[in-house]
Amino acid sequence: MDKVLTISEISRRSGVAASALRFYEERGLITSERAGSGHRRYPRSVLRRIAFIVFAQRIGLSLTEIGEELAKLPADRTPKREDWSRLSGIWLKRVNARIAELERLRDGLTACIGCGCLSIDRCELSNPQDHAGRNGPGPRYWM
Amino acid sequence: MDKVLTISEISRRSGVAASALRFYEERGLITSERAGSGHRRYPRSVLRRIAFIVFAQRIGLSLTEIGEELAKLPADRTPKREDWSRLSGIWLKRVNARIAELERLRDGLTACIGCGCLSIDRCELSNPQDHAGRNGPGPRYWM
DNA sequence: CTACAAGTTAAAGTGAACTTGAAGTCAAGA
DNA sequence: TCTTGACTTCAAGTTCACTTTAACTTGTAG
Repeated sequence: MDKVLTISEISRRSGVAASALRFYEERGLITSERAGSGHRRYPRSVLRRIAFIVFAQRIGLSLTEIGEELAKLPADRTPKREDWSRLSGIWLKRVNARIAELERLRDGLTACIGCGCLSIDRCELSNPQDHAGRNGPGPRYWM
Repeated sequence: MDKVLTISEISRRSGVAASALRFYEERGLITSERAGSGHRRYPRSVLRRIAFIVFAQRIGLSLTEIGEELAKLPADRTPKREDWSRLSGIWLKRVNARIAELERLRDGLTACIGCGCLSIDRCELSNPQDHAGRNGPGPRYWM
């Protein structure tokens, strides 16, 4: 039984909205077969791919970056340990960097309360240098 | 000498673009006096307020939230230790929560490599439940 | 055959946090 | 006087990750 799934089934099982799934397909992050009716039909393997996307998003990657990461995985076969560990190395660095930054900010936060200086500006916690320098329009999120 | 500063001076010292400073003023996050010419003039205290904003942003607060936090601070006097520690308590919780999540994700990441299962979907690292359930349009960032 | 749910596409809308552009004002220096 | 540079406002543009809407087609139940 090589059961294929409809978009609403995939949506329910993955927790990702159907509209988002169509959007991901448009962006080339996932693919689908079509039934005679033109309706999307997904193999169960797409759930793994979606999990990958959601996971990477939570880690802080943009959809563009996720697309690049997915492109490194073999499209034909199930990813092997080395494919996976190659990717996760980059991810690990990113997560660690972000954790380190948050810890730095947190420590500064408690230090400022502890010492009573109340001067985040002088404490240089906000550290303009490493956040400034992004140009162009659009929202700028940290990470 | 009660020197006031121009917008470009504030911009240079804070690392925040002049356009962003005007935007913050429009949003009510900072205020300015005006010179006879109509040009903005800032007291040096605004630098502290901007540092506060930048810091809070890096911690993950939206401008709306930052506005609410700033509203809790006394506008007339320099914030005292208790004002400051009241705020930072909430922040601390948030930062800790985010750090905890990132650590959970990271541990799952290394575990998946270590055990070789390569199945983030079955490992439930992506955990649909705590990320789904945000409705409405617009981008949905974690945190 | 008729409803009705579930799917399709393409285009437009959304929220956040700004930036950019156009058109104008003002003071100081050559 | 002319030019330059720094400032002003207001409206519109930008990016991201989607959602919503409109108009339409398909599959299934009664």
